[in-house]
Amino acid sequence: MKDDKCLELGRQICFPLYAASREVTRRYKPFLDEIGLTYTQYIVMLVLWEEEKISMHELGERLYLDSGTLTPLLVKLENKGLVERKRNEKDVREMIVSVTDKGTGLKVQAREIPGQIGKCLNLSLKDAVQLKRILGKILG
Amino acid sequence: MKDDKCLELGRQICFPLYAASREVTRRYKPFLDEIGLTYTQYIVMLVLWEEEKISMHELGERLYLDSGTLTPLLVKLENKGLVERKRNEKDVREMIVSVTDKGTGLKVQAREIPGQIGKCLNLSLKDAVQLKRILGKILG
DNA sequence: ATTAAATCAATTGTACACAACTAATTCAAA
DNA sequence: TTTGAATTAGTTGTGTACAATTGATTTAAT
Repeated sequence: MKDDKCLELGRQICFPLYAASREVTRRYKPFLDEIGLTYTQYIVMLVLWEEEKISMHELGERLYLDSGTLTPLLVKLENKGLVERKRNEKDVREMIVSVTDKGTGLKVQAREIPGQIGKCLNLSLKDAVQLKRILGKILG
Repeated sequence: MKDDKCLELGRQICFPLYAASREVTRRYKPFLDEIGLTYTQYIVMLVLWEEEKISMHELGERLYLDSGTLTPLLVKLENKGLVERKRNEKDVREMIVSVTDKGTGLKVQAREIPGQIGKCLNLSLKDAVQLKRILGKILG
C-alpha cells in the first residue's frame, strides 16, 4: 500500500476550482433570470456590448468556446431578438454576430449585476486581484 | 451613456474562473482517457477511494452535485464495474455507493495523475496555496 | 486555371449540471 | 396511531461543453 494521500479530494486544486466556478454561476442565476439570460449567454453579451460586431471565430477565441457550443447558443439569442447573425459577403464561411438595439437595451438592466455579485462574493480587493492573477497564469 | 466599464469581460472575476476551470478539466482529459474516466467520474472515484462506502446524499454534499447529475453518473460507473449501488436496508430511501475491487484497482493507475497535472499547470507552491485559500472563501 | 490544403460554421453524439417534479419511505406531532 | 411534513433518489427537460465529422468556401501552390 503506497502513499495515496495525493489522491485525497481535499488535496486537489482542480476540485475547488471546479466547485467554485459552478458556485459563482449559481450566484449569478437569480440576477440573470431577471434579464432572461443564462450565464453563458451573459458572457457572450458582455463581448457584444463591447464589440457590437464580431465573427463567430473570434468570439470563440475570446470565450474559449467552439462552434458546437456557440452555434445553438447564438441561435437562441437571435430568437430572443438580442443578436443578429449574418454571413460576411466577402467570405461566406465567416458568420458575423452583431448586437441588436434590443440587445443593447439589455445592457442598461445588466449594469447592476457585477456590483451585486461582487457584494455577495465578498472577496477583499486584494484577494480578487490575486485570484485573477493566478487564474491568468492557468489560462496561459 | 453611463459608465459601463464594469461590464467589460476583462474586468470580470467570474470569467477567468469559469474559463480556468474548463481549462484544467481539459488538461486532465488525456490522463483520464487512459483510465477510462471523465473528470466528474474521477472526482467521484476520489471520494470513494477515501471512503469506500458513502450514501448518495453525502456524496452529493461533498461534491456539490445533486441526484440529477449523480444518478446517471453512478449507473455508468456501476456498469463499468467500478462501484456498487445498494439500498440501506434500515432506510431504503438511502442509496449506498461502495467501491468494488476493480474500482480500488484503478486507484493504482490514478496515482500519477495529480503529479502530472501539477507539472503541466506549473503554478508555484505559493500561488497554489493562495488559489486554494481564495477559492475556499468563495465556497464558504 | 486547377487542385490540394486550409478555414470556418454547422451537425452529431456523449456527458454533464441543474431546476422542477415525482414517488416511495420515514419521521413526528396530534 | 393516523396523517401531514420531511427526506431521499430517480426522472424529465433545458442548456451547455466538447470531440469528431461534414460540407461549403477560400487560399495558395503549381
